[in-house]
Amino acid sequence: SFVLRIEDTDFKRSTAESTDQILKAMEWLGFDWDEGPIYQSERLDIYRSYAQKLVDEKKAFWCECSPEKVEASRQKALKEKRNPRYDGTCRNKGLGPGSSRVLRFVSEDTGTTSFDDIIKGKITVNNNELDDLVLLRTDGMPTYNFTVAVDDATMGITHVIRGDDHVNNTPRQIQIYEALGFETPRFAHVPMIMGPDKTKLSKRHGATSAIAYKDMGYLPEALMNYLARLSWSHGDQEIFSLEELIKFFDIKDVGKSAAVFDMEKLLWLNHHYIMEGDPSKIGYLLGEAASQKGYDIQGGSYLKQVVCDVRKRTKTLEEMVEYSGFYFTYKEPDETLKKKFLTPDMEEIFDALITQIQDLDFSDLSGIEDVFRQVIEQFDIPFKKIAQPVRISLTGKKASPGIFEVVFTLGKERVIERLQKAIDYIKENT
RNA sequence: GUCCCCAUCGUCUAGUUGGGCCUAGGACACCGGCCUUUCACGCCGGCAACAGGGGUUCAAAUCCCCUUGGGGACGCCA
Repeated sequence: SFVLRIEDTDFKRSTAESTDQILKAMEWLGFDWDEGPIYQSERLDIYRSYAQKLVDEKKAFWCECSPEKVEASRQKALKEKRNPRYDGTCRNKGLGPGSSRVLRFVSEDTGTTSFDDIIKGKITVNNNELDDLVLLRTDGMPTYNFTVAVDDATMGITHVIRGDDHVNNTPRQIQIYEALGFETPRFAHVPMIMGPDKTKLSKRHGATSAIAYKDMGYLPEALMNYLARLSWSHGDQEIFSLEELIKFFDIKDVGKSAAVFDMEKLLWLNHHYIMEGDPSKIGYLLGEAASQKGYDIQGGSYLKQVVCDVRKRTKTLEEMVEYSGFYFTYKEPDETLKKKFLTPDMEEIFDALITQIQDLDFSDLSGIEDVFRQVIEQFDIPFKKIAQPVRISLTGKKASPGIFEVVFTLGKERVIERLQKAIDYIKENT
């Protein structure tokens, strides 16, 4: 059972937009949850009652130390090369609740806390490393380490799988589980994903939310496949469908070390899925992306044909939009290209092409190939001689899909129109 | 600084549990060639790693220790 829980106990960070982004990303990646979303901000009474229980059992205490004071002692400890932790000033003051007071957990002073991580193996820390963490803030809102322990226990969570950066939270949470009399779940800490500079992936490495990849023209199956293969593998297999991922994935096969995010490999996978995907479906996505860029998009079957023409050459939908623009809007070639390829001798050749194309039935590629063959025979020139001038005239670029495909997809009307424009240019410049 | 964790090609990784089959395999990227109407795709080939040092053993990428390097955490963030 898949329960989606939104951990939004920090008013400063949790906004409608931030949770919306999570929901959108889940949807895009194809995740579908059975329960929820459950918002922690709507369960405050539950956390407060458990907090009260801890107070009653003397496992938590109210603290009046100001944030400034706590921060100062932290800095001092750091300077003296000690582990910075709360000094326990208010632990035995027997304070009650108050407006600028926080509730702190009485952590163990001696002994060790350890757990058997499914990925990392046994992890042990000395309890004197752990300080009396804040359970309730001055505004009464509970903190993460507290809420997850309460929720995981009361919601019947058996396995906690999360990022490596949480390993040091785990002993604290275990102490909370124990203080509350809960059974502790199993933990699995998956390695981090790092940026090219080998530090934790963050905003400065570029895109961080899944939606950002959508916007850059990646397919969800590509992102999913890529991410799954970080710190995990199934022999030498690189390509996994969602079904295979579900079938083959085992948390026990996850490696222990962090992985560096490699955009090149993601790109390769994305290209793979663009090639494998149903052209109509990719065409639909291309249409969406192209409209966003201001192109006037016509029907689906045209988009499908465009996709078939260009997909070998583009690795993202964004690139595809950029590359296939000429299919939608005529783009004039650069002056230098026109000078080089639209030479006076092309005029009669283009004329001949137009004449032949006019009578051609655009049912398949071979008819178009025949037209070009006839024209090069008629003028006794190599195909090479006309390929580039035609390409320039039709696409405005020196690189494009094969000439025959371009002519076929563009259709009779556009081809003649564009060739005519080329002829006009030649006439004007002769 | 303190604590925790990690360590195979530039990158993702196989191999490590139960040492020999590893003159270390695959993939991305890169380089070269072929194909070719451009650009690609495709195909063929190449470069490239067990961090270092000690042990244990007939035998170590695989087990143990140390060193070094890297990461993470140290919040009234999650």
